[in-house]
Amino acid sequence: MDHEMKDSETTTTAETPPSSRDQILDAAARIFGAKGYDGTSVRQIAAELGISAPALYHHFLSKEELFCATHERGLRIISALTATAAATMDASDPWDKLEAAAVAHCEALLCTEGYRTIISPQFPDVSDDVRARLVQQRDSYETIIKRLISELNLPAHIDPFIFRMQLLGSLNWTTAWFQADGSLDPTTIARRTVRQLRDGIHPPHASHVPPRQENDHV
Amino acid sequence: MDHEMKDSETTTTAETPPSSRDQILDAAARIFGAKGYDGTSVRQIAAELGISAPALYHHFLSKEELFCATHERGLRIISALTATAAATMDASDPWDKLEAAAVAHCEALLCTEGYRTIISPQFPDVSDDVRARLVQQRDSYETIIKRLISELNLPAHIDPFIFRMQLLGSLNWTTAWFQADGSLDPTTIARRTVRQLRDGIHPPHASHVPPRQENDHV
Amino acid sequence: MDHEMKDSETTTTAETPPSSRDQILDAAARIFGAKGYDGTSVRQIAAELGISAPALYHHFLSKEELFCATHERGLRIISALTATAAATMDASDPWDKLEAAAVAHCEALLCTEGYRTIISPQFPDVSDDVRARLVQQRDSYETIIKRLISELNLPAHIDPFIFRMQLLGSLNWTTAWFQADGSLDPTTIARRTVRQLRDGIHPPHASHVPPRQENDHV
Amino acid sequence: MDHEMKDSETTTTAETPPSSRDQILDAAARIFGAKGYDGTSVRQIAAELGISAPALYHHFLSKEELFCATHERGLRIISALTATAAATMDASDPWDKLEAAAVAHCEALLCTEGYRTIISPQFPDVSDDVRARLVQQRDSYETIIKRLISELNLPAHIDPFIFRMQLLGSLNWTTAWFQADGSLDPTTIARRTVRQLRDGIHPPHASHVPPRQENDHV
DNA sequence: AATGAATGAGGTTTCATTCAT
DNA sequence: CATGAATGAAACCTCATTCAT
Repeated sequence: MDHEMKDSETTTTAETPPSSRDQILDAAARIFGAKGYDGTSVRQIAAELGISAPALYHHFLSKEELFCATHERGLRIISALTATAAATMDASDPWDKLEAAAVAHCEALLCTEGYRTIISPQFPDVSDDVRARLVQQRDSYETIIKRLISELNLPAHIDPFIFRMQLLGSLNWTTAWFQADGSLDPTTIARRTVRQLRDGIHPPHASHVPPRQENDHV
Repeated sequence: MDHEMKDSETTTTAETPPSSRDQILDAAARIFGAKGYDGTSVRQIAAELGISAPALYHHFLSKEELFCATHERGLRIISALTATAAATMDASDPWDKLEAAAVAHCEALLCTEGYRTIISPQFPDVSDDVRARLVQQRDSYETIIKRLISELNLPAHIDPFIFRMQLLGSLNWTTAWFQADGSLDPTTIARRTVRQLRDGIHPPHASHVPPRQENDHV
Repeated sequence: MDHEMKDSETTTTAETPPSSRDQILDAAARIFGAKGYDGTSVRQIAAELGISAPALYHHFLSKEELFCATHERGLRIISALTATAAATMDASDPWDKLEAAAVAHCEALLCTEGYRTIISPQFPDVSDDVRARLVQQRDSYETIIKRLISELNLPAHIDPFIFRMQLLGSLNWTTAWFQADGSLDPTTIARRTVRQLRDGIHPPHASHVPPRQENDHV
Repeated sequence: MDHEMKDSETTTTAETPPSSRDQILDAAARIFGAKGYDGTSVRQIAAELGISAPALYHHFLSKEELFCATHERGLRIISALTATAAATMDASDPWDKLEAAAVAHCEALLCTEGYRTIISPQFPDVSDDVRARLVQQRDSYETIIKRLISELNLPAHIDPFIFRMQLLGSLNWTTAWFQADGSLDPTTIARRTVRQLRDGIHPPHASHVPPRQENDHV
């Protein structure tokens, strides 16, 4: 179909090869994200790129490998955005840093067209080898969140693992219901999610320090 | 050929024969749940049942219809468990009722072998007709949760819709990480999820009433 | 679907068995005629009758046999109509008799809803046994036409076999283009067909005797 | 992937390679012609070609499209032969031209092994889109015949439409009874068919002009 | 690096038919 | 007689993948 729009527009400087790896991954993310691993055919991805299916095999050994690379790129992007957002809040309140990270995570999920549903509660039915790499990629990303949470110095009665799962669960599930109709933007969603986990139904404070426990219910 | 059936008959009196249809749905739930819609073949489901693939078409018009029926049954089961659990807490604190419902929801998700990942953030790529029915089924279930939440009389600064999404997101995402190794049981997960949403990092109360705040416009 | 409209309305007197053989054949003719042998499933025929597919096997050994019986009934009906029409013109001009027969044939083809495309230039891919019977049925019918033609005392330069094939070809092919919109009725079609074969582009005569040959081109 | 091709290239210069596409269409015509659309499986066609069934889908999007292309090629061949034959009789008697065209039509039908029963009184049960294209193809061919007939200047009492249908019906129905046993060759059949339509049972003339009649409004 | 052609495996679905009830 | 359930065969078609060009 559109054989002619191959190169340009992705990289910056000059002598970029025509169909770059990142372009392929972006297209793959778009379709994998929209239809899932099993619902996506390599031909669809090739068609989206305007190349033939076998051409993909010059870049990736198999569909599994392509998915793995897409997944990796997706998480790498989110990681970068999240870490950067948290770092910008440097030296401030750790809750602010977590909130900034959550906003970045949520925006990456809901705004970038492609990399949203790569994040799925269920890995596709791939070989053990590839699955292990997917798990590792996800874990690698979660380390960032884990570190931010550890800096919160959560009170002892809060299990940081469950806390992290609740945060990620709430954020990741937004892909199930988010509508880009302006009624509710990713930033608001992410902020409220973090604050809900911090304050519950208590009203937020000016200072984010939770009320001291001894006078808690006076 | 009961391609269309209404409700009831799930837990009627007692020694109903396995009804064949329910057997099929249970097997379908098991495999759809494990591999997703696109990753599941009707042959696999038939094999699980020890029948031939065309035999399935005696009971369901198509794979889509089979999935739809499975989804419906899954949500019906969860609905029944959830509603029953909440009703058992009759006349008590509405937070207790919500907690009981969450526990039931989480147990249904993580313990019943089959119906867990029918619940997915993404509907499969089915016809518009079937998709509409899936949406309706999900909405019908969420109505139960919605009602329980409305009874909480949440303070005005909490958006009940986001609150519901956070609850369901946290609970549903458990399928992504839950390991049935005894370290963390569904009941604990569900309880902590509800309490986190209620108290944040504040310590729990004997009475569930949150401490009054000067700007809490009661 | 319409399980309840089974009996009545076909036969005249009284104690007719519920689903009669002729009713089945009429339904079969309708669908075979509309979709061809291969395009018709026994279930479609059963559905048209409001019975189950296996029920058909109580009346007919196989789909082939059902088709054969339908074909036979179709030809029998046309034979009867044709012979009767010709006999009504008893003792008159043999061309009138042929014309009457052609009209009957054409009406049977184009007006009876069912038995039209049973008449096809190609027999379906059935067993040799059944095919032989189909051929025999067709031949049996054509005998009637053959006899009517032999009574014409065609001039020697006309091959009666080709003449017959032209007549039947013209008439049978009407199913390919006939539109029941009133612009052209079966009677007219049949009459003109016969007259064309008799007169060519010469104008018809008051008496049907062709012009004598010696003054033919004076 | 030339799923769409226009015209020409059928008989261009000379040593064109068999073009693969035409080879497929010839095989398809052979089998479609012998068993009908519904009676033919793509596997049979592929087997005839010595390739696998999916390989066909490299050249044609579906069985319907394959049939449509076959039908088109068949009519294109017959059109070419017919038009050529009529043109060869250039400037002569229009009846001679029609006769030449009929002979070509009949030979194409009965001699070319494949493209005979593509011509059927009944279109197969295909999608509306494809059916429309089949109708258009047939109409396109009939235009040639229509033009030849209009040049006959038929007397007013002959309806040229019915005349055309009778001619085509007679010729096309030959596939139902023709036996290649030498007793009757396509040329003879076609010639007699045209002459019968012209002269009826009158003897043929040296000049083809019919005897003038008093009410023949010339 | 890229493609057109091809393929084996397997997808969903329909078919004619059988059989216990 | 009639049916619901079942089945083996086969239908059309898509898939990921390979390979000569």
